[in-house]
Amino acid sequence: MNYWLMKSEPDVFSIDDLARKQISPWDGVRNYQARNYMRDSMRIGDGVLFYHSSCAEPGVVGIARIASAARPDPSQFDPRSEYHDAKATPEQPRWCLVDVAFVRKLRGVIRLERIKQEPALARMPLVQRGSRLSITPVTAAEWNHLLSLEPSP
DNA sequence: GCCAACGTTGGC
DNA sequence: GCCAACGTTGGC
Repeated sequence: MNYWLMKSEPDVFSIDDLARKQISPWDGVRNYQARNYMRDSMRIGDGVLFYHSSCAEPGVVGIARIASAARPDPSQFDPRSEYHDAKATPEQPRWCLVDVAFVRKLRGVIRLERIKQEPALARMPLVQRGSRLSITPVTAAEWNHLLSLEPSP
């Protein structure tokens, strides 16, 4: 089983939105490396750290799991979508998505600021200079360490 | 709003 | 294939 960190702007799609829907397609990924992770490496059941970006309190806010294999992202074919890609066709799709299922919210935000203080997490792409990738792999050790930072109930 | 870093595009 | 210009990301 693999682990992932997936970024979302809470104004667009938050952990509460996922909690409400329980399962949701993770659409709009338009970066080849992120796409390749979804297409080539994700498996149903993989763990996901749900990260809020571009907001007042950037950080990990919840846990989800991968709930489907990759399939074409329909928004690439829709001219009215902000994710439309004129070079993609149903015969030759360029972008894919996976379904993500809600597991739980954390008891508090594990803030980026906090994550940066942890030597054990220093190799996460998240804390590396200039890294902007919205989907990144997480090691089992990083997963466990990060979740150990969750406040006690 | 600023800006550093990175990815993509397209002319040559 | 190079690389300048441009667009995007995302923390601050």
